[in-house]
Amino acid sequence: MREQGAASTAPGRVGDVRRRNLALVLANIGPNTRVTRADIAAATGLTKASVSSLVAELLETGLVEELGVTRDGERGRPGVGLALDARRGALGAEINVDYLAVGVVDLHGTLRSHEVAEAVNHGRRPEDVLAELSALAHRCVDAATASGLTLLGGGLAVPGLVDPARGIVLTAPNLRWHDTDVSAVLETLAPEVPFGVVLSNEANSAALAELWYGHGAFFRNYLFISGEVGVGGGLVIGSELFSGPRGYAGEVGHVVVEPGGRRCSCGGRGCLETVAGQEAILAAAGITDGGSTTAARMASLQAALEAGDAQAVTAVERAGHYLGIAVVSAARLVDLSAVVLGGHFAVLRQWIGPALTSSLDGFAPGLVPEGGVAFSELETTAALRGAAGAALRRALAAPYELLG
Amino acid sequence: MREQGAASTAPGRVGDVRRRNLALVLANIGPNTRVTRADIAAATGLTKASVSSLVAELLETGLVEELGVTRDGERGRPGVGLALDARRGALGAEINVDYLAVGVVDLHGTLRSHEVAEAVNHGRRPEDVLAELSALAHRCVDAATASGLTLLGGGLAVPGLVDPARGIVLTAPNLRWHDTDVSAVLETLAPEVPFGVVLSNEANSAALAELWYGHGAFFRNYLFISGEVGVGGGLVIGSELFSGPRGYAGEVGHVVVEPGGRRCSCGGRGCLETVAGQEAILAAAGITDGGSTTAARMASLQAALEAGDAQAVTAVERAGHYLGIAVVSAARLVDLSAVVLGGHFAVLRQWIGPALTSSLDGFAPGLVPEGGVAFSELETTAALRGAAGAALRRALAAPYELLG
DNA sequence: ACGAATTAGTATGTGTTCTGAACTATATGG
DNA sequence: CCATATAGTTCAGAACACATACTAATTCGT
Repeated sequence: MREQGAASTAPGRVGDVRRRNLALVLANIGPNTRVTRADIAAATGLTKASVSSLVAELLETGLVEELGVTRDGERGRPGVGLALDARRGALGAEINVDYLAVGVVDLHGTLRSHEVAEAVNHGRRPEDVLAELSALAHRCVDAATASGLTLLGGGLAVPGLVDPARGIVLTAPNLRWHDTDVSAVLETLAPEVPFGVVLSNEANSAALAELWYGHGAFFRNYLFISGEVGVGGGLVIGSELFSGPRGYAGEVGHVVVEPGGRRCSCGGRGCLETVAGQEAILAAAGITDGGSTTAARMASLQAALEAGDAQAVTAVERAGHYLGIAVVSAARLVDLSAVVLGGHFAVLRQWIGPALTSSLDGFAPGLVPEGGVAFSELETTAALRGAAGAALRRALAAPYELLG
Repeated sequence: MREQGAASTAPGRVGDVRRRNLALVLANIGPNTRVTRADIAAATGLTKASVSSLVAELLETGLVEELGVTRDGERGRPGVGLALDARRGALGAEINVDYLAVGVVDLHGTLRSHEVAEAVNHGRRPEDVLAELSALAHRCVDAATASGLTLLGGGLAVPGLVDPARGIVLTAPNLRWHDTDVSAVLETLAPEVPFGVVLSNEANSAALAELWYGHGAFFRNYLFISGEVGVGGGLVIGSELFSGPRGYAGEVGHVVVEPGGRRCSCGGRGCLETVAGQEAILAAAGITDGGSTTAARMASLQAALEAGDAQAVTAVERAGHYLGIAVVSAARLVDLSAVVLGGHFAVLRQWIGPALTSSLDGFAPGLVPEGGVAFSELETTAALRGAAGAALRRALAAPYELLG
């Protein structure tokens, strides 16, 4: 039971100050903001001299570029604009039950290349899945590098519990993977990138994508709930992913919402997943065509909802009701006041939204204010963007790693 | 809606290194450990020269004292033992519904003086409560200073939501306090102490007391549940209190555990407090003597339990069952594997323990392992110790504040 | 009993990095 | 064209950890 959070025993050295200030200055340089050295000095409290020296080093890393003299029409010598260099990016990849997705995101947040392939990965041999993923990734990376992009790192998101340090998928029930070592593939996806390729949980990555490329502009603290075949989640607190002592935090799919309810695949009872997972909703809606894939049946569900099918509507509203219970519990425990719904919950937003809102009102009036419920618009790129974004953040947090 | 967690915009300065290392060295000095400078150098990675210089400054602060030459029988020059100086301490105080408690805790963790006064504070005028508390506190502080102790700071814990920055009790339903300004009293409790007197939530403080003076030696990550008239909670993650973006985290009393259940005073429905709070348990046990206080009726409950009264036993077991649901949800969301129960839950441990364990087994087998359920032994000193301990930790984390 | 070995702690010079003040560079406005 | 304002650089000085060399105090072996 590896647990993080030990007292930092690392001594502070004089050089740490520079590392911290490099990251601090970099955090003040945005994609298109054209900030000047003087702006940064004013914003950070560092002297102009220090900022100049720090910026010089950041330019060396390639993460930052000078945009030439700004002409803002004011008096005095104009400054030189600085911005993150869009020629640096990271690879993001996702293995999910229904599809594979790969993309390259640059430091401006632009998705530079992107591929999604439908697939039926439930029970498929990991090596076959990983081989297909590799092929997709190489096409994406080649397209991006051809346009002048250099990769800094990457990330792979999977729908399950992972050990990022060892590159192992501990368990992904909906893929039927257990203790699957993917560390070799991680290296081949983006070879020899300075910040490596890191394994992550799909819902956690999607939560981060929402932070950086979605509703994060408005929400700095929220619970992200990812509706896929299973129900995953990610907690964002203070604009950072809260992953818990062992990295398993946010598992909202197995919060108890119906104490008298059904057994769950996790061995427990009354879990959210047993009433709001795709299979549960489909069963309640009476869409039980065993022959077709879950994805195809979800399409049937949507058709039924649009046709006004009462059983389908009730099934989805029931899911919304139970989502509300889980959200209330999470909000109480972790002090949150916003939720972002992704995956099939985002697809079903017009039916599930009102049910969720009324559930929240019933179980904890005022806890989640007006506007505190949002739906993701990132669709199948969410996890991939989050995984790539995490790699970019690793670079932005430790630019000194790129210096001699 | 004040939220913490903004990007730290403070620049790193050369002096920060020293501040960090002072705290680091201090963190390696325990109450009775008799560590030497050489031990600290080995543990921290700092050089002996740096440790010597840092220790010299720590001695100046008065937080640390030299114990004279250690004689450990090994070869070589013996080192000089260092320990936290027990002549420094902090005041802790608690206002609860049934009682007032005050104490002084020194840097060795010893409760140097201590007073508990039964009181019926529900609906009592805040100024009367605070006046009685002040009198108790002055007696305690006088006793402690008479024995040569110097106060570094203090803390006051109340059963409700607080704004520590402004010294205001936002809402304490079981006291009937709302927006009560106690900042003036905070200053008079322990005047002119270097680290101030800070307001906190009772359950959060008790959770910290458990960490520092209770089960914290075994658990670094747990949910503390405080059973008082209401049900409060505190999350400890990585040996630190997790207080959430606005400071309201850990409110396990209002997690939804019985979706079809009763209305709660918070306006919601099915909250844990409606089935495991003292009034709820007493009602279910049929102990409804309206004339006597809650505390007196809790004593009757205990007598009934010891007599084997079936209704009483069932009532408590029912509370344990619902506690299990809340614990499972918390453990899933925040990735915890231990719980510590305090307040009336600790008093009722022999009846509530088995029910809780079996509830956990039913709703999430394996989530909370054998030994992951513990009961507090700090009784009415828990919150007071936590509040005092927090003040001591503030001093230990920022020893440079005591230097010129 | 006495020197060798071992460990604790101190003194001193060096390198890193921030700060502050002086300086250069480049614009606007009358 | 010069006063003024703002951007950015240069350089001396201070703080601090480090490496190395030193002194101090003890045990072990003979």
